[in-house]
Amino acid sequence: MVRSVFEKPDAIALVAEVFRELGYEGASMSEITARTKLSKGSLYHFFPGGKEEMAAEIMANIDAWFVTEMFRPLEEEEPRIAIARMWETTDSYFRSGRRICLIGAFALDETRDRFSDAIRGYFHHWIEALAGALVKAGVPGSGAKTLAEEAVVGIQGALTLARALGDDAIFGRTLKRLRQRLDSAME
Amino acid sequence: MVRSVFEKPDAIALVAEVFRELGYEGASMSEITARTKLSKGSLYHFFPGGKEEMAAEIMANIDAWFVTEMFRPLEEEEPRIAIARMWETTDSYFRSGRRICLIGAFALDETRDRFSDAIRGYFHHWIEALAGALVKAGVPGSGAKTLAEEAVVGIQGALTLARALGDDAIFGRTLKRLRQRLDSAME
DNA sequence: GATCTTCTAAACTGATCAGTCTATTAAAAA
DNA sequence: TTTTTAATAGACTGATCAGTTTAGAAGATC
Repeated sequence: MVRSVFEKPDAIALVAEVFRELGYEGASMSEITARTKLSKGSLYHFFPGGKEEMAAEIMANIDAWFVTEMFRPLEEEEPRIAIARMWETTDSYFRSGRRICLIGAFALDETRDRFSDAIRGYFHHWIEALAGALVKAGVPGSGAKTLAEEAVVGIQGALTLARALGDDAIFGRTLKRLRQRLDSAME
Repeated sequence: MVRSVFEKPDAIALVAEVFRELGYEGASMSEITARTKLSKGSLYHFFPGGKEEMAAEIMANIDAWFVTEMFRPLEEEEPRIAIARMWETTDSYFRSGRRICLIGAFALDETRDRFSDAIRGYFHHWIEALAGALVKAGVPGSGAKTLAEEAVVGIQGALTLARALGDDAIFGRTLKRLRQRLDSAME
């Protein structure tokens, strides 16, 4: 039969979107095959461990992306520039509130128990990287941690409410408000 | 056989906890019967419509509780007192961050599509009731809406991060910070 | 105490689940 | 060109799913 053009990284991205839409338990193999157009043969070829391996690889993939695009810049580059870019990266990654945070969603039900280290690591890394950048930008240590925590909390809450209210605008408003608060703390 | 002491309100509360732990899709009937100790006979007697009816009744139940304990006081009672009580109610309802918001969790996956009106109504009501109380407490209308939105966003985000980090403390810190921000806006 | 309603238990059903397997194909390597 | 490898399609399996049904017990009503 005709071999598809997809390779593993494509498969990861396709399956990730299904998990994002349906959640871990809601994403049955038949739904995954239907939505990705990948057959069971292909899926189990790429992910012999089934759904659990898919989810683990997806989370590792998301984490690696954030490390490269957001956390490492916050840790290594000019803090004010990296923080400014963080807001843009956040807005574009979450499609201005139309796309949920899969790792945040996994945290809410018992899926969390299977991937607790990855989930904890992702959010911990985000908060620590942002707090570190704030310190380098002149914010006192205690306030930096609080501000970083507030930012990540706000982003997650805004994603929840954007979906709940069916209104993306709340995500943009929240990002703008958080950005102003961090900016004024860096003055 | 021995009739259990439970009646429908008890059944709703028991099943709600299972949905909270496993999510809508993750809560299979066999898990629900195992965790609630209610047989299928009992569950389908109380909820002839199955899981969907359970979830709908649970959400209506949660909504009614919030209306009585939080939204109506915010709308009708002395605003500063009602807002102060809101923080306490929020902390105790969510067990200081150890209990998730079921309606927020339902908002994140496709479960949302089945219950979108109830989900939207719950959060909209919360934000509007809080904004109204802030206005009555002397906060200008535009700022009141923003502050109310910020409070509900923060609560939801803190619930997500408390679970993700396995650390309840972030919920208490977030509640305290939000409370201070609203209090100082009311001065 | 007889009857009726409400509730419970669990066996049962057909559908769907995750995962396996075989056959087949295209592309890469030899 | 031949062989090997990576990928694909989909039938198949046993387990579990949501939901039905039947039988019967507890409590209420008379």
